[in-house]
Amino acid sequence: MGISERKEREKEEMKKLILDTSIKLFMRDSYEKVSIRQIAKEIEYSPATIYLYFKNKDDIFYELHKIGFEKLKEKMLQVTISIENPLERLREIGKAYINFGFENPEFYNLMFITKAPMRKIKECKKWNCGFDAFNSLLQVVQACVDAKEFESENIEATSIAFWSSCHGLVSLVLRDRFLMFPEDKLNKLIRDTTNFILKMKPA
Amino acid sequence: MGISERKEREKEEMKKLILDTSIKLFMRDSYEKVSIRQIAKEIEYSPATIYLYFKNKDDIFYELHKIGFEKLKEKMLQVTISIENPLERLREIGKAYINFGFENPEFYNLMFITKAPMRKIKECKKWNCGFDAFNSLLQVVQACVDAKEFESENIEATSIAFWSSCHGLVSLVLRDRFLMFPEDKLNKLIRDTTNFILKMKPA
DNA sequence: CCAACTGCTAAACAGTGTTCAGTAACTTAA
DNA sequence: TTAAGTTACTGAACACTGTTTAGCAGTTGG
Repeated sequence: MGISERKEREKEEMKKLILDTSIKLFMRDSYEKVSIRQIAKEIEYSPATIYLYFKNKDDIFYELHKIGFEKLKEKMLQVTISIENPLERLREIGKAYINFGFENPEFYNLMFITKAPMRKIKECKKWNCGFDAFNSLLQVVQACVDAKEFESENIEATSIAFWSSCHGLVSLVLRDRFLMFPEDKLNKLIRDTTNFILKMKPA
Repeated sequence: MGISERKEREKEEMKKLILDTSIKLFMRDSYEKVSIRQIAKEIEYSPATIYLYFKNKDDIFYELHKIGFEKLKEKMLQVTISIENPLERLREIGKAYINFGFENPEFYNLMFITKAPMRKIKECKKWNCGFDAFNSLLQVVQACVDAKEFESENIEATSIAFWSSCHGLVSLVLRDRFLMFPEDKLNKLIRDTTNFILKMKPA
């Protein structure tokens, strides 16, 4: 049965080609601006061919969003394994998360801002990527509480609060909501805010 | 010169009609889904007519975003004037902001998430709506520091951190990033997180 | 050798934002 | 009152978008 195996392999390669090309276009223009026709042109196939490998546009960007989570996870691991103190670890995770957002704005967009991949996810009713990432955060927050770094009545709420603070900053920056500050002072302001957020504690 | 005055008035009325109709459609569907053609059909004019009153779609949603800020400002005022203690006032402002987001998701979307109105604003280089709103926050944070409720080396950074925390929570909810939590527990979780965020303090 | 299946595409459908030539009605001045 | 000028509006077009479908070559299996 070598033929059907080869065909299976070719199908996977085509899927990968479409995905890789999508990423390439996607690094320049945002999700909304990358069209199926553009992707098709880039890989020199007709637009209809793409629909033989992916159900629709959201499906493509759901796969891309998964790749983004792998990138983030990798970055997180690098940071997490080296630090013993749980509070220090939590802060480094926050820093890594924020930096990931600034360094990969379009991936971040897909993972945490855009509606697109969630439409696909809503069908399955569960957001596994988000669940895994949130779980590692939960563990670190739990470790902080165990080490009496701070108190928490509801660890999930505490974790979401930490996540929200980091996400809030990143998404406000990515969506140009700091246009009221002079450009030359903005970078320092973002750095100061990042440090401030990472040092906040429950009252 | 009664005629030119009447024409001026009619022009303003037409603008208002387009804007009101846009809001109406916009309360049901989000920015992306409301089309110029839909608005035109609703007011029983041709799509081209709308371009005699607004430069483009972004221009309409820039105006809508301003209306959103008026709504928010009103809500803020109701809360702010009645509270003496600055820390209490800050927390009530946060609560009002978060509730505004949950109660007016599409306005919130336009004001703080979507790119659309910022394209228009980037031309003018300054985001006045955001500037005004942020300034009132700045004042309250300053009042907190003056009353020694907490310390701050950089009041702007502290204010942005507070804003980020609130915005982070609202935008994660509005963009369906809590799909990993069971629906029946989500509301309590959001309430707990809100309370947690509003009680956070600088370390 | 022929039937079946596969991979692919041209073309179409229904929609989008936006522009522009042209029309019809209203206003102004002689 | 009439002719000229101005204004308000629109039909149709342009260049896009995501998605579907009928059909066409080429490969595969009996």
